[in-house]
Amino acid sequence: MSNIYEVAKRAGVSTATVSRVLSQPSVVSPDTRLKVMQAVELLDYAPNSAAKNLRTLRTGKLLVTVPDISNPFFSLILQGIEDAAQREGYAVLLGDTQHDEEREDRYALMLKRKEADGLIVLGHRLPKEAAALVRAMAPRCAPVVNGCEFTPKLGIPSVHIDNGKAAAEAMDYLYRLGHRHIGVITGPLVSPLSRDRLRGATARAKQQKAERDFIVMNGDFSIESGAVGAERLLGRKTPPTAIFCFNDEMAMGAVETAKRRGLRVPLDVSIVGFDDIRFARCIDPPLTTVAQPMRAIGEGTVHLLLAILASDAKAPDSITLPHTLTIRSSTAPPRANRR
Amino acid sequence: MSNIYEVAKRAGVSTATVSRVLSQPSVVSPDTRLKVMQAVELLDYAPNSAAKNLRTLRTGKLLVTVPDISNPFFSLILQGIEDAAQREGYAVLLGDTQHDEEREDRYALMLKRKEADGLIVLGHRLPKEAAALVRAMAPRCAPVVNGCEFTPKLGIPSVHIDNGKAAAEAMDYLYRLGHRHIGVITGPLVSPLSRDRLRGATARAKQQKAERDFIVMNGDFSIESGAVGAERLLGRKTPPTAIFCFNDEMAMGAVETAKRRGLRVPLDVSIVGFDDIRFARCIDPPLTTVAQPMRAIGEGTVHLLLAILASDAKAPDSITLPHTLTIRSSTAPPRANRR
DNA sequence: GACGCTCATGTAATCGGTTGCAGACGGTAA
DNA sequence: TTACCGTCTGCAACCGATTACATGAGCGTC
Repeated sequence: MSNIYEVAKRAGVSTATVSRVLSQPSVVSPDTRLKVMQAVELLDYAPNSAAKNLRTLRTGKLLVTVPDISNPFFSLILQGIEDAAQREGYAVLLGDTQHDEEREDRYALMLKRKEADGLIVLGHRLPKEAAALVRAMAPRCAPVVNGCEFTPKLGIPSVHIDNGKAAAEAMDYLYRLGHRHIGVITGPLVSPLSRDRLRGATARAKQQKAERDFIVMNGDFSIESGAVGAERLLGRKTPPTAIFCFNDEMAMGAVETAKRRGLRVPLDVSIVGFDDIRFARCIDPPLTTVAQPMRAIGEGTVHLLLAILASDAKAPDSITLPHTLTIRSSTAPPRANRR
Repeated sequence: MSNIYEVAKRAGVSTATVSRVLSQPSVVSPDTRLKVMQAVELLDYAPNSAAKNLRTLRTGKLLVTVPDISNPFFSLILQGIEDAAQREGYAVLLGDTQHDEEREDRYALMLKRKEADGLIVLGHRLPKEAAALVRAMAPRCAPVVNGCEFTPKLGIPSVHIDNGKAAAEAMDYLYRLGHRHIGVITGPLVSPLSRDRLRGATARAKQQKAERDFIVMNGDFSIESGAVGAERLLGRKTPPTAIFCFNDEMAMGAVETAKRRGLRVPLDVSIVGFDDIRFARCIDPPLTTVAQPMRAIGEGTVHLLLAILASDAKAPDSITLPHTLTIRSSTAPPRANRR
């Protein structure tokens, strides 16, 4: 493939002119521009990006680390990121960390090697190198943002919903339906997102003076852990009449378990999910769930990051996006309350 | 951030030595190595990748274009790709094309600009620039491979299942159950993958002398198009007793429609999907489907691509991976055959 | 006709590594 | 002593663009 020298020679100009034609055409006279463009087409030239990156010290890439792309929740956020990034002229470097700290660290190293201009972290941990960068740049703002997980502790801005409030609303809804015995199946409690939801849910149970009828199981966001959690809950002496799962996949597992035990959903047990992934409405019964604006979260992280890259002044504020309790058919009043 | 000169100065050696310590430590004497490593740590040095890429004319990146990452089928393949790539020391540049030809072209340009060492295309089209590259390099092999879609026409190797055979097996299974009226809902027929499946299915219908009872609807792989297709099929004078959808999402839509029309699955109508995405077993009834080894397909494309990059000799052969008809509960003999 | 201004273009330094080649050095064999 | 060899290190060219600065042409004005 040809380089800028060959183009310059062919067009009878200097490399500087070729470069200008391609990046700021307006400063070049129309006929020179034409000559250069013809040479570019003839030689099928495209500027080498490594050279450009080296000279400009910018890459036009954003590094995104995702705990698990095969999870539809994350893949939608990623789609939002990709879309916003490419609209803004950036490309996405993808890192699937599989929840592995070592992989997270490895990807963060890429930032240090300047393989990307910024980092979007979708997990709850800030990799070592990224944390070091944040510290090193303080008080200026490092090009690192978070999606979904809001923790002031990390010291980086984030785009998220109000998880505590959302969980509280889901609980309110169940209490309004007349439920009193409610089980929740949480996500891993290392993640602030899960802790916030648990806090919100617990607060409502307390407010209802129903702490003793409020049972917490630990899940890991997988279908299986939802099934297992539901098994434990429904196997109790006085099983809950409603189960609130901290994501839709666990809710699917819970529905499966309920059915296997011969219970009807929602007649015998109500089930609420979280996220509103694409398949939430495809299961039977369609799942009542807390909808999150996944794509908007993704887009938001990109805009946040670009704001940092543009201003390099103080850190922009975190963004809280709205959630929606989406009521479908997996919830109903408990049997005792039904005539 | 420090560069190689500062490290060299600090360690009292030349930049060449620093470079060697980092990339081929064995040629450097142990004590020099130690001095350099100490300087590296002290200065928190990491080599700038743009400079390295420029000099070596390699990027260590693979560009992957996906029609739609939020689709669980593709996101699993992508996970396979990401995993294999990072094991081999490569990073993944992600392009979500949203089935848009213009976006595909835009991403292919990145290959020309040398932003990546190779391209993995998961869609059915070969973008203009990629096709040009393939032509330009002929008869040597261009670093471009395909996943899922096998077409000798593209002139690039691919990793895929035998779609014709897989569809034929699904049809065989339905015929064995006693079905005779069978409807299929295809994917977009611009894609060879859909055409292969349709060809395989049609061949079996002919073999059974049941062409006249074999009805083809066109879908686009979305839940909605599955619902619409099923609506049309089930609304016919003599509706099919089984529906074979060319992916699981359309099958979910079909199940939804069947239920809405008061039909029981599989008692009144059998439904078969394709892919075996994670949620296929979560719907009610759990879906009978043709399972594809998504992760292995992804990993396969990476190995194919790396083989091309390593040898730059002749093109490696395409790879056909095994599929499995996974029988769950959405299929049963037709009512007439049941006693 | 000299001066100053604008506009277009060229010159050359620069970004930060890698690597072929050569030289220094110490040891061994002739 | 000299020749030779192997090991380690340094020199400097090179990868391919961008861009600050210099240059010069063309034009208007006093």
